[in-house]
Amino acid sequence: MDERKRQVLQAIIDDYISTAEPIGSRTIARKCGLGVSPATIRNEMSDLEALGFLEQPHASAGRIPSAKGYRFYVDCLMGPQQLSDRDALLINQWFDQKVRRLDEAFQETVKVLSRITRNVSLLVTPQTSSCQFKYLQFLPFDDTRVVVIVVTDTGVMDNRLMEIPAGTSVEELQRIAAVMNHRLSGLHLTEIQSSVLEKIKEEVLPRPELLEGALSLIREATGCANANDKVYLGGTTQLLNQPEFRDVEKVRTLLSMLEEDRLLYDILHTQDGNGVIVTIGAENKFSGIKDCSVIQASFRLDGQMVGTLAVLGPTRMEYARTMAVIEFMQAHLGNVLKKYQR
Amino acid sequence: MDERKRQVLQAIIDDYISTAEPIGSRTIARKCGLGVSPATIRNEMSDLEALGFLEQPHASAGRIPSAKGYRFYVDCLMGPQQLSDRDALLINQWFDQKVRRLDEAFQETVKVLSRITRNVSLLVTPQTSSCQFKYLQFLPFDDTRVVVIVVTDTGVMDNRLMEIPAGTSVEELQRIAAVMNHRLSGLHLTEIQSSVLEKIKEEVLPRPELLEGALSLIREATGCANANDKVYLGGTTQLLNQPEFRDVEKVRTLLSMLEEDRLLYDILHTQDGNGVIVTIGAENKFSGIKDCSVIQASFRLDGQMVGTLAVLGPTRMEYARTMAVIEFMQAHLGNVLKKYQR
DNA sequence: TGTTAGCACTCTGCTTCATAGAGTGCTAAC
DNA sequence: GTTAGCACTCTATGAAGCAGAGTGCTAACA
Repeated sequence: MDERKRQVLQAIIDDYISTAEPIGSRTIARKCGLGVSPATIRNEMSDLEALGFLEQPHASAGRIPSAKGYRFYVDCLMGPQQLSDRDALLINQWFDQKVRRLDEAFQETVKVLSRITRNVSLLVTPQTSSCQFKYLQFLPFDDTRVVVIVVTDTGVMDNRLMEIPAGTSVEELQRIAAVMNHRLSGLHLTEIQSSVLEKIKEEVLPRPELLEGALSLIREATGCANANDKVYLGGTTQLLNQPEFRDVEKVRTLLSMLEEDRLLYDILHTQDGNGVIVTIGAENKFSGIKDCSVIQASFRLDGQMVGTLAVLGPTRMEYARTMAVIEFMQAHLGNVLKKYQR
Repeated sequence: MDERKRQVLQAIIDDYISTAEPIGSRTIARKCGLGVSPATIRNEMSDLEALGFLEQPHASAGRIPSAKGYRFYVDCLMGPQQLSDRDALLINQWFDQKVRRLDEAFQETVKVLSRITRNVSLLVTPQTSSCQFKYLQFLPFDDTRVVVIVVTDTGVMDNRLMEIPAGTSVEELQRIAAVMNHRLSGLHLTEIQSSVLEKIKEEVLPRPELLEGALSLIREATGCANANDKVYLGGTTQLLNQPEFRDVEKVRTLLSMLEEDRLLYDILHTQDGNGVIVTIGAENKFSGIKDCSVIQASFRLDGQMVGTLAVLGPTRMEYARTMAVIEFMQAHLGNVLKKYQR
């Protein structure tokens, strides 16, 4: 793999990424500025195909990069790319203008990410289920209802209105809250199982029915802990701009997949390293996206991993630029999180 | 418009709705069971076309219904349809299994709606900005932070973690909360403007900087009031199953439109009558959906309109069935709301 | 030995053309 | 008023032909 081969390969991939057309020796000879003839390039291309970096859609077409070609491109060929000032500015302004709350931050992240990368983007927040129960509190609302609030170590987890059972005093409610807080405080939400709740029920036996609301809220909160492992998906229409999805069948297959939250969750959840991870074509464990690449990175808050964001597109993707965007967004999101911490 | 014409028209529309193919006189003669020959049907069809109820894609093709034809079909021809037991069961189970909170109820509504109707469905909740501020409360969190909670007449509106400014006692915080609650209680969120907040600021002048967090939270909450006019969108992939969207261009046009929350909001917000409203083709005020029909209904909670749900699809739509589904969902959602009231 | 020009060959995609099929409208008969 | 028959029209489909792009091979050249 000499220098010229690398240059040729890079030129082919760069060109293919922007045109989506198989590319011939003439074009490369003209573009890559090596000062050699198409015939020479043909020889190089033939070698590169033999090495598995290129493919031919059919016998007399130009070459296109193979998955292996992209892999080599990402690992060895492409230079690191800086995010353009324009994009950085866009991101900053976007968040300043649109984000008011944490969930909005996530929502807007996928929006701006897909807009800049012109691909589908996703974001999962997988860490909520590991948070600890801190306390539960009843707040007055009106004569017949109270607001129940569950506070965890990440802030308020869940809240809702609850009917006050007839003939219950505020003091009684407070006592129940105290018992529950004493028994549950410090437990991870996932540890709060029915068995623990049954014990508490016995403890406040005189009026067990009063507990039900609070109990169900906690059950909900722990349930929500999983439900809150929310997947944000954005820019699905971007798919339709990609020539590889000119076929409605393909679009449908992929879009249906993307509607399955659990699937998306798995696509991303599998990896939680620190840097930007690129998964090309069949490297993805789901065959449904074997013609796609995923570029992902996890983001942290106070050192703890709290989620993953990713861009998904055809293997023909602007890897360098997309990685730069993801990297920027990873850092940016960390800051945003601090600001809008629950 | 005699009885036989009506029968022919109905047969044509029914058939076209299910096949999406222009339909000829032979087929109708066979299917609608009038015992007349294709030639007779041809005469009727010719009349119906002259009346504007039918169209011919080209000179020697069968007929398809015009927008006017659909309108007549919806208003006069089709019988009221009951929701099938299967669908009713599906909806009930769906909510039982998946819904834990209010926003989930909305989210799942569009999911199940689009699944049953096999079309795009949407839901907007336009009424949140009209709710009243009740009170604000600081809850202890840890040494340096408190949880701030804004309670409105619909329940907890917003909450978040806030840093406690150095050297501030809990009592001081409580006092500030008391002042704010006194001044703001009963106001609609939209009425809480900077001017009012400035006044309060003067009132607790000794430590105005303490207010900032709470103030910004309220600003956020009022801002969120608008942001909470949320649009839920579901089943966009259903589009791809419709033959009228076999063209990627059309899909893209419509999907891009559907990504604009504000547009969707306007499509639905315009009408807030009580029953089920059907808007066919060019009756829609947005030219982008002039080949689509919208079936919508508002839903209520305690008599007050709290949102609108809708199904959007090509003009060739199963009107009777979709209307039945929407009607059922309208009532069902009312019940669900009561249960999961904030 | 690496590079290049020339050339034959191959494969796709587009255009053109012919044909089959579906459906209509008209006329004349019932 | 209804129906059978028939000529006509328009589309969709498939075959055939052609241009264009690109390759691989060979032979010549530095």
